Amino acid sequence: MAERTRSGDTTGAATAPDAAAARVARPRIADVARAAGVSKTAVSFAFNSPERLNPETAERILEVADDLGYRPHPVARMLTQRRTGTIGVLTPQALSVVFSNPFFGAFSEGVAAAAEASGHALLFVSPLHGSLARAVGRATVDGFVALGLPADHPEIEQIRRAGLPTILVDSTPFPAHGSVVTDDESGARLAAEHIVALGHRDVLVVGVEPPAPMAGLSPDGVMGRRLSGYRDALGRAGMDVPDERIIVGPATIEGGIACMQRAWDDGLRPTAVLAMSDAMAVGVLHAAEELGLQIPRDLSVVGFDDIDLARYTSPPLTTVRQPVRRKGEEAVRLLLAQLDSQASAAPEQVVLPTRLIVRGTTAPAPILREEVGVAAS
Amino acid sequence: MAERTRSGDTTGAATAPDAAAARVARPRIADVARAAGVSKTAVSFAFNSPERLNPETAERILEVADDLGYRPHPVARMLTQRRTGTIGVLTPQALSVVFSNPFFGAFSEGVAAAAEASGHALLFVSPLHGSLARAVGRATVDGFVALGLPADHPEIEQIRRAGLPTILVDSTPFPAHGSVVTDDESGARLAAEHIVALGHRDVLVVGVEPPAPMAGLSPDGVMGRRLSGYRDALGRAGMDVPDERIIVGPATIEGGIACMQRAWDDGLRPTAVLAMSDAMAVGVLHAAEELGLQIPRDLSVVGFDDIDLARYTSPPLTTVRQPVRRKGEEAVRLLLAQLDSQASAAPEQVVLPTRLIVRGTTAPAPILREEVGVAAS
DNA sequence: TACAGTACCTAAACCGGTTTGCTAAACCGG
DNA sequence: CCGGTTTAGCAAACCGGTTTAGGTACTGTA
Repeated sequence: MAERTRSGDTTGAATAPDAAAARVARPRIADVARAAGVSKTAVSFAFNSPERLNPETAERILEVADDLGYRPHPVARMLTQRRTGTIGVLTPQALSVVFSNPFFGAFSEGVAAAAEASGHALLFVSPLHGSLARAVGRATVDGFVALGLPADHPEIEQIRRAGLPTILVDSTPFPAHGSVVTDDESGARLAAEHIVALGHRDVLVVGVEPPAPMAGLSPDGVMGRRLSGYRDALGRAGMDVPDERIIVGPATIEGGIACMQRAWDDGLRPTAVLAMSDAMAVGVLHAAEELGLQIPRDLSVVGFDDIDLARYTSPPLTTVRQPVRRKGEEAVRLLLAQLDSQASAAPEQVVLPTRLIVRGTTAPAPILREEVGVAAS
Repeated sequence: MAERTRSGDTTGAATAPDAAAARVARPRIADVARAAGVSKTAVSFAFNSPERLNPETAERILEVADDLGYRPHPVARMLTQRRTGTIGVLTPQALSVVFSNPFFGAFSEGVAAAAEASGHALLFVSPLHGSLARAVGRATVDGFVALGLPADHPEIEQIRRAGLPTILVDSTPFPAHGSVVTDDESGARLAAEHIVALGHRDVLVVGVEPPAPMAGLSPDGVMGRRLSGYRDALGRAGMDVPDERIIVGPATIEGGIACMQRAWDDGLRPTAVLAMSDAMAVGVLHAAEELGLQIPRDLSVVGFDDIDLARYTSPPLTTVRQPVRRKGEEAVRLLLAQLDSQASAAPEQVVLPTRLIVRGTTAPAPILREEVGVAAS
């Protein structure tokens, strides 16, 4: 066997400057085999199926390996085993913006919990030099959980061709893939009905602006579905939602502040705000306070998501709860199911429920209050 | 050359049920070579160094490749190129708990921004079946950014032996590795001095509890350094901090609430709280309100970190700012530097400054106020 | 004594690419 | 028409493991 050898001069005589230097060549399986006087196969067995070796031999090999500081090269292992042991999380926006969204943190918690339980690592993949497809091509994963990837994303076809199992979260369900979505329309309807029931007639919608390349609220996306829910409930109460009463911004506290200020500057004086994200709702709360409005007396606010923070604003935020953490868990569950039953067992489509959580940021509309004679604090 | 062939029966006649099924074997470089009538080398060149080929040939090869839906296998590529194009983020705790800490979100933002700028993907690595070393062994990365890894972590030696460049963040600087830390002691001192200057004599310290396996506040860690800072400043004002005035819990809002309640139940009635994390400080704020305390009249609270949320609590949180986002960026910067100057260019040690941000949660101590005759709201 | 079984270990093929060293043909000035 | 350069492309080695298909030697049995 023509095993190639290394530069033989690892013979002491520290040529190295001093500290950390002299990065010693990583020992390969062949080095261990030679040192232990066995074949590469035996070394491999010692690590992966020791029962195939004489216990003493296995023991000895492992000792030699440890002495040499040998660790099987993970990439080589991936190559032969045809699995990477990692799950990819795909985001259409830069990670640096995604991580600033508390919703994503909660979602990641769920993904991480499920991934850790099954021994998978997590690779976060975002557009590389602007191209998601390119990044996907480089990703060494067994499958993807794609968050908020619009079905009409220009690169989705290329991604599909990568041939990796993919679970779509928060996008238009596509029959060939498993998917997890929230029943956004119903949730939004709940929020709007609540506002209607409180007598509000003048409502502002604060939405999440989609990733840069696209303009407007895609009617298919999450935000589109929420908007339909709002419109449906408001419409039945005789209100429509013209475009100028819809303001969008980034899904952050700052984004919410900006939206509220913009609306005010535009001369809008709503008595209620329907926000499509809790982070933005929190921003609206603050902007409103700055404007001298008292909440909920002068302005009612309903969020969406029910992130941790929602319980701790003052007053605590009325919002639509969706099980964000569970969403992440379900997505990974579907993916894993698809992975080990490699057959195409009709990908599952999961729809998660929503619930209205009434806390302290909603109250009867001002005029109504006067009519009914509710005392101002 | 004896190129092996595949099961030849890809000859139409859809044996496959119907949809997604019939997972077609992923085309390999040899398939493209055969279809284009060239060698594997030529195909590789077409993708990686087209200038070595006749432009027309390169073009033709790429077309054939596209027809076949060929994409170079990322793992195989990693193996030969000896680089993975991904950076590992090491956390000593489960990701599902780490992601619930807002501090981590901000840190990740920084890491992600720097990683994306250099075209690297991000692999999050947490203990696998309880063992960080095992997880590290499986990780296919070019280097690690290790967050809060205690220098006396039982597995750190094994991790070191993995031989991958590692930047230590928020742990005891270790000469062989680059590191990024905050000047925690000074920061804590600022917080405590502020409290002392306001006349408080009765102070409670709320700390972050370390990962499960360890008990008590390791004196080396971040929390140990902050504690020294507090003690130093308080000590000079004649106060010591006995252990029963230090309460620890998880670095979350809930953790802060629990700590404050526990302290209260223990009969403690501090006039000021020094919290080692903003999330916990927010929790303290809420627990205090529940207890009927008015902030800052009855209780002053100082946080640490200055997360986004700190500006938006009511009242806004007085806290010690550390540049968390930048911390992530610096860590990646150091790592990249170490990666491409593979020589051991004396690993850099970065210390980031802190700053006291006085907002609305601190005020003169109650007694002092009465003396000076400040009106109660 | 011969034959099947078993326990232990190995050589060689393989995973799917990249890179090195080389050849053959085309080009080039003299 | 010649030696010297380019240009275009190929075969084989290589990255570092795992896995398949045996091969010995020893044991037990007819």
